[in-house]
Amino acid sequence: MAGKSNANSGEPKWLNPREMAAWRSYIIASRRLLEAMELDLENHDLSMADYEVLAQLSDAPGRRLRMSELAEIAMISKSRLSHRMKVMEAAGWVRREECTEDKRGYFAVMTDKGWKAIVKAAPDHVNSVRNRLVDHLTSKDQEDLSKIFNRVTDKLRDQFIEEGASIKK
Amino acid sequence: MAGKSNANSGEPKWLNPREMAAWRSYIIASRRLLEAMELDLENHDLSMADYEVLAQLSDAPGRRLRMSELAEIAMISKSRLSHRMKVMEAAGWVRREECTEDKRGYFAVMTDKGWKAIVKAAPDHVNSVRNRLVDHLTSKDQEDLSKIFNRVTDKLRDQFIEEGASIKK
DNA sequence: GAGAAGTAATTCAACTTTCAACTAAATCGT
DNA sequence: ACGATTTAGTTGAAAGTTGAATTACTTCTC
Repeated sequence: MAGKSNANSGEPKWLNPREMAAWRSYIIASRRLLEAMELDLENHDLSMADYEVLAQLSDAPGRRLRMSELAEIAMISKSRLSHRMKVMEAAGWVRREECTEDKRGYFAVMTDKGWKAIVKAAPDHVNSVRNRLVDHLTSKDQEDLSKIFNRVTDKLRDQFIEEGASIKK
Repeated sequence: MAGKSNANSGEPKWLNPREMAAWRSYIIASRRLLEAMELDLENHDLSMADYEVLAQLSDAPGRRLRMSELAEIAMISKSRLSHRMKVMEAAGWVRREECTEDKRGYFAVMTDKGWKAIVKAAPDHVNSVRNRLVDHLTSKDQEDLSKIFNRVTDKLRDQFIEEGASIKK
């Protein structure tokens, strides 16, 4: 971990053909997949990010969540959530409620109209997940995929902690 | 394929736990992975998309490609490429050259400076691919991944052709 | 070879996302 | 209990992206 931050130490270790194939097929498929799924959701005037926000809200107790928590579990920035909430509020899908315990805070609350919107979109979205990905995988593939990508997420979390720590130090 | 375009026919077939786990672990990891890798590239003032554009250019004969072809293989829209080219041109990494055989067309040409920039960024990027993904996979995992995602891309292409055809009809 | 249709690339306008700055409230340390 | 710091959330400006419209050229068809 010496030297310039993130610099390559020594000669780089290039990818062998197997590694390269894995990386390329992953990166190409993931782009195309996302593209196709965004397109599928457009029929419901939703992006994947907005869908995720509404889905998380609809799962939450009382269909309400603090802004920060919602941003975190929907994996978008607080700023971005603020902006999207404004749009979704205008669409009548959500509203904001003050938090009495912490007067800095707000709850994002899903409206009936928002609930109807997500209930309408969900079957098509599940279909999209199937048609574009899941139905092309055997049970074994599905298990492999879970295992691999859970590991990736775990490692990223570890790295995030390490890097965060080294910045603090 | 009857009824409203893309509408759910009958009751939706929800994901079982195995399918849901595969989907969730994939979508979460892919978001985080992309995020981490974009961050890694920021040290070189590059986004993944810009890196891909430069990488494709650097691989091309004469380090030059027609705009349309570059957009296609870098998997971005022509419009987006035009905008990015303006930025990268200002940075001195690329320049545009008129195409004499087809006067509507232009070549994107990588400059020496651009070449130096990508040569400098490449080792770190490979490192990023390794640290964030490839090195956490066994050879078997890598092969599984290739197989699965090549299949996904193939199916997406088939679907794209079908859907394209049905719009034309 | 003239007009219709198609293609290459850019541009414009609308929209989205990011980043930094900001407000206001809570918490911490002494 | 007071100032300092942290946290919740929003905002505004800048940058990025998209899709439709536009321009300039090419190709096709008769």
